[in-house]
Amino acid sequence: MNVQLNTAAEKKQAIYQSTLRLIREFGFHGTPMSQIAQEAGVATGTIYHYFASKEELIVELFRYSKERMLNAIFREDERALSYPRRFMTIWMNLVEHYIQHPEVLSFMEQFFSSPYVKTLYSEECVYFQDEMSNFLKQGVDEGHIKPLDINIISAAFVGTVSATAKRHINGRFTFKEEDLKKMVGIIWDGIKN
Amino acid sequence: MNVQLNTAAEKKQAIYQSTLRLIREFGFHGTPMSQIAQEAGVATGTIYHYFASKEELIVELFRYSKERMLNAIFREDERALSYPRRFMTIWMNLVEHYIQHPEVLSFMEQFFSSPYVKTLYSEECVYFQDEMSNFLKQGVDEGHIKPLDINIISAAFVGTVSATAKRHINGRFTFKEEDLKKMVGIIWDGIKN
Amino acid sequence: MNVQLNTAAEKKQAIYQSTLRLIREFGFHGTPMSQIAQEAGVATGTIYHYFASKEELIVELFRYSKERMLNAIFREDERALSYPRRFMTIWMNLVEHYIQHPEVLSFMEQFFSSPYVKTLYSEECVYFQDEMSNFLKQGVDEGHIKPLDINIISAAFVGTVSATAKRHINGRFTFKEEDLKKMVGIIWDGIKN
Amino acid sequence: MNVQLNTAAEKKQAIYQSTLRLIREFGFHGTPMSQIAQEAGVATGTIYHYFASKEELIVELFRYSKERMLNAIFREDERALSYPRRFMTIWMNLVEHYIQHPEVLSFMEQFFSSPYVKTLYSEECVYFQDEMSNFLKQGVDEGHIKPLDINIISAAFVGTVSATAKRHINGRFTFKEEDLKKMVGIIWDGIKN
DNA sequence: CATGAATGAGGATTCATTCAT
DNA sequence: GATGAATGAATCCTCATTCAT
Repeated sequence: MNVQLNTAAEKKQAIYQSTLRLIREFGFHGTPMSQIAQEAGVATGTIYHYFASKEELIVELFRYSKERMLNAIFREDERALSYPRRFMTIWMNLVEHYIQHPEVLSFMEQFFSSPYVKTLYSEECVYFQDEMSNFLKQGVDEGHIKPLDINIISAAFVGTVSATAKRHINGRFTFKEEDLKKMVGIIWDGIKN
Repeated sequence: MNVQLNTAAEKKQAIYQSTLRLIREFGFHGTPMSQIAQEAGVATGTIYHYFASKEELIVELFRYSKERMLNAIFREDERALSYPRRFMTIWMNLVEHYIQHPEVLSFMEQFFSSPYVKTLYSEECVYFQDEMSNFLKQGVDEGHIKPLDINIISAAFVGTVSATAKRHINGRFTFKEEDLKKMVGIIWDGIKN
Repeated sequence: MNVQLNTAAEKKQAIYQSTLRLIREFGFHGTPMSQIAQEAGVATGTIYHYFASKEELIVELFRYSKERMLNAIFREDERALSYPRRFMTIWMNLVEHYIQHPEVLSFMEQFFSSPYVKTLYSEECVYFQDEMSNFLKQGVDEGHIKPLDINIISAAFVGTVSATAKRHINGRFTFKEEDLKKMVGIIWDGIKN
Repeated sequence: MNVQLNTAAEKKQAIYQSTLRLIREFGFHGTPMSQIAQEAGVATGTIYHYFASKEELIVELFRYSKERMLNAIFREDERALSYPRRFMTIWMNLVEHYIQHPEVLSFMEQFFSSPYVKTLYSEECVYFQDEMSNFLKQGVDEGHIKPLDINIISAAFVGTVSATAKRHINGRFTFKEEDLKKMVGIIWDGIKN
């Protein structure tokens, strides 16, 4: 299953991927450390060189996933666009990131509705507060968006992203490019000035 | 904490409430049957008179919670209103239901991101498909709403509800009546004809 | 191996005996809960109905053993004797108790040289302080014993008891009735007025 | 904490000290090889260059500690004294050795009440049999001591030493020079001719 | 019906030991 | 020689479930 895993970073990667995949399929409770290890191609004890406990593994995996997500949505090429286009692009980037990595969405959702969240410092908890909030604030400040509280805009943004991605992933409805555009359109129309 | 629980129905109720409360606090994994029993004021074995297994208890609890939710959002008094007002009322009813019963929202979220969902027949999974879909379809048919796919509208509706309620419950932002109205306003503006 | 064990008290007894026997043979570390359970004729989990953890089992076992020991050495028939005879009788009772129950001596010794001791309240730690100290104090007060600090007398008493019993149990030397008498004689001669 | 450790002998020393300290604090079971290594300032694997296994380390440490103890109690300056004075001096040397090196007493006690003892050849087990027995035998032969079996005298000697040192180390009673003298006095009075 | 003691499989974690560098 | 990452068997403990009372 695995080629040689040499560096520590590569091993952590393998453990993360294995955990993500299994948690999507069996849930937090349903995935024993032994299975994570096996799927990652390492011994059970090895995981404990990298993570002090299952809890730490999960919290670290959350940080890792959040980082990946931020890299996926805020990108070089998107900075050049006009605000409305950036808004739509970022929304779509996020949906697409989740659709391409369903195990990440599943993990995030489970994480947020689990008691593990409490172990994060409250600031971290607002998981992409910084970049996202700044981006939305900018929209308000520059007059692209109505003068609503950031939390309202943010909830609309995030809520529609995850509802859309989940529905797509479940197979309840296959969102095509144009459907996604319609979806962002709804919120954008609702918040634009 | 416990008055005499006589009827079977009362006992089931007590078990449901206890489960809901504990799952919110400790998660599925963190709440043993013994604790559910204790908090409900019954013996462990008693739960097994009412539910064949922990899984069945959870799935039944889901059905029960869904029922309660539907009763909370579709109500006599709301039928008389104009479509736009009904739309807003229902959205607000749902948010308020979750805000008043945070353990229900927490349970639902955990349920949907857990492997238990798989045990539901797929139709059931679309948890308030019938009433909700019909209501939205009616909006499209009667020309109140743009001719979008029901899934798009539905995702927008549901996604914003849960993002809003979660943010309020976490304490990240306290949505006041007027904030909620602004929030529905955004979607309504986005989908209305 | 076991007849029906009905009462809770009987089960605790069985667990205690099993633990005592195994700890003597394999040490604290060398005796897993599973083996204790097996030897006691119960399931592993059952032990946890009676004791919250291995540590608690061991601490309780210490209390139980101490109780048994006190009952063995302070007895009805000994109260009637003259002080010197009581002194000798009690010393001999204790040695004989340990010789007849080597697993108790072994357990006690291991317990006192383990970190478990720290979990006892310091008063308890002085394990037969009360009865024993009172008895020795009485000897001093009534002028049978030289006016030495109780701790000195007590150390002499206890130290010789355990050195004697251990040596007998190891098989390094078989103390006969008369040898034991000589042994107490040494201390008695050393402390008597 | 660690200066350069160059010679093999110095490394062994460091390992012994580290083991002694940790075992006193956490017990045999509570001190992993990795911690011993860390505290000694070497790598885990390094210990295995010097000792084939944890068991061997412990047995060797016992031999080392016994050697140190013998050097501490039988000394040039004490040979010149009269028998009674030698007896008392040796007894006091031993108590003082333990009081100054509580980790050694703790280790010895744990060692003797553990299954490790079994791995020693039985003669060795009688840990200072030779020098000590000879010394006591001499006392009997020369008529300083009553004609008792060596085992009786020896048990009295050893038992009081360890009971005294333990009580002092625990802090239950602080034996001053004069208290120690009283203590040896008791045994000496009990066995002298 | 209700009880809760008993069960034992299953899971997180530890740690002595090995071995490639 | 020295290192310390990797191993995986072994241990403590939990908890869903059963069943005799």
